[in-house]
Amino acid sequence: MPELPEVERARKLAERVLVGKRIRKVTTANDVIVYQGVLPCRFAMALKGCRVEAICRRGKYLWFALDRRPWPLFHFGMTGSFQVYTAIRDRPRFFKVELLMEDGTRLAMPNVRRLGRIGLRKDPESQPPVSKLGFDPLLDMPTPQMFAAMMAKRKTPIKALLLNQSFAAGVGNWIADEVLYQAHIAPHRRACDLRVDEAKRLASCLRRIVRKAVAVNADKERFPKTWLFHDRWGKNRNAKTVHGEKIIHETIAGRTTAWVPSVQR
DNA sequence: CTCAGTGTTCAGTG
DNA sequence: TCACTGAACACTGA
Repeated sequence: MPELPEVERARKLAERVLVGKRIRKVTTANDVIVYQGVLPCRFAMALKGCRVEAICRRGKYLWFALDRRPWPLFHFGMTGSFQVYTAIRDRPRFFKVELLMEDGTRLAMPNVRRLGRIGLRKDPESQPPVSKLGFDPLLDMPTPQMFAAMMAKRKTPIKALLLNQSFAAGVGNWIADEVLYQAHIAPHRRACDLRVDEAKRLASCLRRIVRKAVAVNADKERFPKTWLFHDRWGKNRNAKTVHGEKIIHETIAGRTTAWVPSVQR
């Protein structure tokens, strides 16, 4: 579930069902991997009885502003999400936490592969890991000129830089590939080797793609038909094409990268 | 049975 | 110290 648009969708869901209400009960799974630096029972104690005032997001991190500190901080890893329901029998498998609100609404975070993280912070925004994040393309997007200046200082492949959360918070594998495809830039090129016009084009593609994905609430069916996204995976990978151009798959920056050599230079 | 995957961290290197 | 790389983490489904 988890790149910026999917996390923003979860933020809006939580905002709709939690804000203005008190947490009546907290149920936790006994998972020492997902709970970081806090025992599940301590986490539950911190939240119980609090009123939720706001749901905040930066990059792929989410946290709740409560009427008492510390506040809960969430990261979905590769498989986390928020789910809302009222009947306890609808509680998802592999849930790590479930909040029961005073009006009977329940919100749970399931996390099958346990790469997600749940913690407590006095002030999440000013403490790691949130404080170490780079710009968020939805909240903080630098101007194309500033973006080009940032590129000029980095020697790493552009794909690796886009995935670096201390550079661009919230960008994950599919967004990075989509942005490079639409900007016509090959993923292995070093960031500092991009021309200024290329760097500016990359900035505007990043901004546009993230805003569009958020505008359709991260619903893949509603992504524009022209996006690489729809063709990048699939069973017969080797035979995949976009608009008749061949897609290839290779490992760059430790991640499988789908790109189109005839379009990206 | 093997391996990749919408991710992050950290040890090791230069 | 900084920038960067690659392995480790966990576990399901193809």
